[in-house]
Order: sequence, then C-alpha cells, then structure tokens
Amino acid sequence: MTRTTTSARPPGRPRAGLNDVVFAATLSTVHELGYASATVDRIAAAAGVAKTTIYRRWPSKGALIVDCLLEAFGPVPLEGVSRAELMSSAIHWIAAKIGEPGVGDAFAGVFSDAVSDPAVREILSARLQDPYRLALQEALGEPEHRVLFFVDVVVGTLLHRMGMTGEPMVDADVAALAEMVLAHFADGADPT
Amino acid sequence: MTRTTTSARPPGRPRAGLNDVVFAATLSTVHELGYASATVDRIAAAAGVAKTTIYRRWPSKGALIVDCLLEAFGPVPLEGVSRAELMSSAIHWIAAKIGEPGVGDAFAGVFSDAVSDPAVREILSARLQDPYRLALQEALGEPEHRVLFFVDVVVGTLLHRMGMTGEPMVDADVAALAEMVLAHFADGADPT
DNA sequence: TGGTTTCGCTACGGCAAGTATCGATACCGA
DNA sequence: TCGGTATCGATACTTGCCGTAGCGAAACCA
Repeated sequence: MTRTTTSARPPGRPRAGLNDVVFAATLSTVHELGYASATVDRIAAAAGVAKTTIYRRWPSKGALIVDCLLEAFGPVPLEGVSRAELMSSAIHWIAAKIGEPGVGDAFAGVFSDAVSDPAVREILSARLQDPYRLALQEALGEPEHRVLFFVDVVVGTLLHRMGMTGEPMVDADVAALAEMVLAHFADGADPT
Repeated sequence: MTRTTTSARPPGRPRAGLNDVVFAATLSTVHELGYASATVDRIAAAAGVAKTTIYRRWPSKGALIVDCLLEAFGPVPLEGVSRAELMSSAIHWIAAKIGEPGVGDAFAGVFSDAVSDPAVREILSARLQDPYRLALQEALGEPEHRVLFFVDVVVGTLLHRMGMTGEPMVDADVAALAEMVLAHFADGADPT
C-alpha cells in the first residue's frame, strides 16, 4: 500500500489532449454538412486525427455524439427559487443549447439513430437523459413519470421543430412553450 | 380531341395491385425488425415482390415509408363542434395511430431520416404534414404558426416518448398532453 | 534500454441504398 | 394474329459508410 493502485498512472504512451479538438470538429462538421454527411472519416479529417484514433476512444459514432453533447450542454443551470423559475430557466436553457450551431443537428441526428438502434438508445438514455432527469426530479420535487413527461414535451417539441424545418425554434415560440408547460405543472401540485 | 389525353389509359402492361401488399409488408417488417433492420430487400421479400419493383414505384425508401404512413393514417377525423373537441379528438387520434404496430416505429424512423436528409424532409413536410396542417387550420380557424406550434408539441411529444422508450405513450399521459394543450389554446383565442 | 500504450496510415469486411440489364409477361391497337 | 409498350422478377453491380485489423513509429516510464 505504499501507493494506492487507483490513481496510479497507467503505463505506456499517454493520450494526447485531443477530445476537445474532436468535439469541436464534430459540431462544426455536423453544422456544415448535416448529420448524415458528417461521417467519422470527415470528422477525423476536420480534427486532424486518424479515424482509428476516434474509434480507440469511443466505441461507436453514437457514443461520440452523445459525449460531444454532454460536453456542449454541461450541467443544468438550476437557478431560481420557485418551481416556476426553475422550469422556465431549464426550458430556455435547453432551447438555447439546441439553437447553437451543430448542437441541434447532432441532437436530432443521434435521437434519430436511437429510434432504430437499441444500443444508441441505451447510451442516449443513460448518459444524457438520466442525469438531467434526476437533477430535475430532485430540484422540482416531482415524481419520475411527471419529469419524464416534462422532458418529452419540451425536448420533443424543440426537436420536432428542428427536424421539420431545419431551424431552431424562435424565442417567441419557446416562450409560448414555457408558458404552456408552466401552466400545466402549476395546478394541483405542491403537495404540502 | 375525340378523347381527352388525360385519363387515357397508358399503354403497356398495367401495374399489378401490389401497393397494399407492399404497405402491409412494410409495417409488419418495421414492427418485427425495427426501422433500421427493415431494409428494402427484406420488405420486398416479405411482400413477395422484387426489390426493383419497389424502386419502380417509389423513388426512395423515405417516399415508400411516407406513402405507407399516409395510407395508414387516412384523413383526420375532424369531428366535434367546439374547438376543444376538435383538438382533443385530433390528439387522441394521432396518438392511437402512432400506437398501432409498426406505425410509430416507421414514423419516428422516417422523421429521423428527415433530420439529415433534406429530400426526405421535403417529402415528409409536403406530403404528410401539410395536408393535415391545412385541414387543422381551416377547422380550427387558427393562423399557420399556431397550428405549426400545435403540431410540434403534439407530434414531437409522442415521437420523443416513442423514440426514447420504444413504446407508445400510455393513455393517461396522452390525456395529460391533451389537457395541457387545450388549456394553452383556450385562452385569449376565439377572435369574434 | 526495454516494456507498454497510443498514434497515423492503409487496407479490408460487411451491409444497405439505389442502378443496370435481361428475359419473360400482360395488355392494347391494328 | 402480330408488333409496341410497359411491368415484373432475378441477378449483378456501384457507391458510401461503419467498424476492424495490422503495421511501423512515437511517447512515456522504470
């Protein structure tokens, strides 16, 4: 026990700090060419990295995209005292993130893949949705199925607009969405 | 002009009545294998038809799926006297359709393809969404952007649930969705 | 200096969308 | 009865992308 096995540096050549470069290349490639044309080859080329290097770090394209989205989203800014403020800020936050160049396309694209690929669905659900869902559950004091409904409505609406028009939802409609959701979650709640 | 050129039977061997067979094979294949595994080859085999025959009738897989969905959906049942009844019936109708075996998977799958393929997006928007949007506009007396918002919320929510869980939304949540949407569209409307 | 791991490169296997070609078949008009 | 036209089935093919394998070179540590 002179030195704990954990946190011991692994032998061999250390990995270069390429993750951020690859993430940036992923978003810019998706933004410029669209999700379908953003092949792993092209992303690797845009990052100045070999394709095999990407597959050495991420097991699949879906995993890469999800990690890229996690990096792009960061933690939920759960600020606000009242439940209404918390919900409203969360809605405007996710809408703004989806509006960032490349993020909405990547999100909609990986969601599309998840529809027909259970492996991608598992990654998307466990690594991306669950953390935010749990944080919302705790912050809002809502049961799981209500938070899942909240996520379905908010994310589903934003992605449907993005998918059908190719453009993120405009602020006025995001405000309408927030208003509608807040009104729904205001009645009969607050089980004191 | 003894006989108008239109509605004149085209020369050559007439097409066999295979569309319904192909549609049924498409839905059952998507239902059993999932959207990604429902290749055109497999659909053709399930229908007892050559792949070339399918490509002679539909220009792409996306066009086939959209036509299949049009056939499966049929016209919107716009029954009900009040706006609330019209909206509620439309919501429950589309939710029930998406819950039918194969329909939800096919819908979510082709929507996914549309995200990154502008050609599929155009087909989906023009052939599937626009007719229903126009019918709703007229029936509800709402401006275009409000109906688009309505569609984004309803269809987006249902597809998000379908995509993330693989199962259609349960009735209780569909009822909550309808309640939420109706409350939002009730206030300040009815511009008499 | 040897051991271990990563990196870039090239090539390959697998799968699915969509195309091309050919013989056979069905309907029409003369 | 006989050409003209268009569809059907079968097979093979091209193209594009995901993911893997193998190789030499480089980086870090003991």
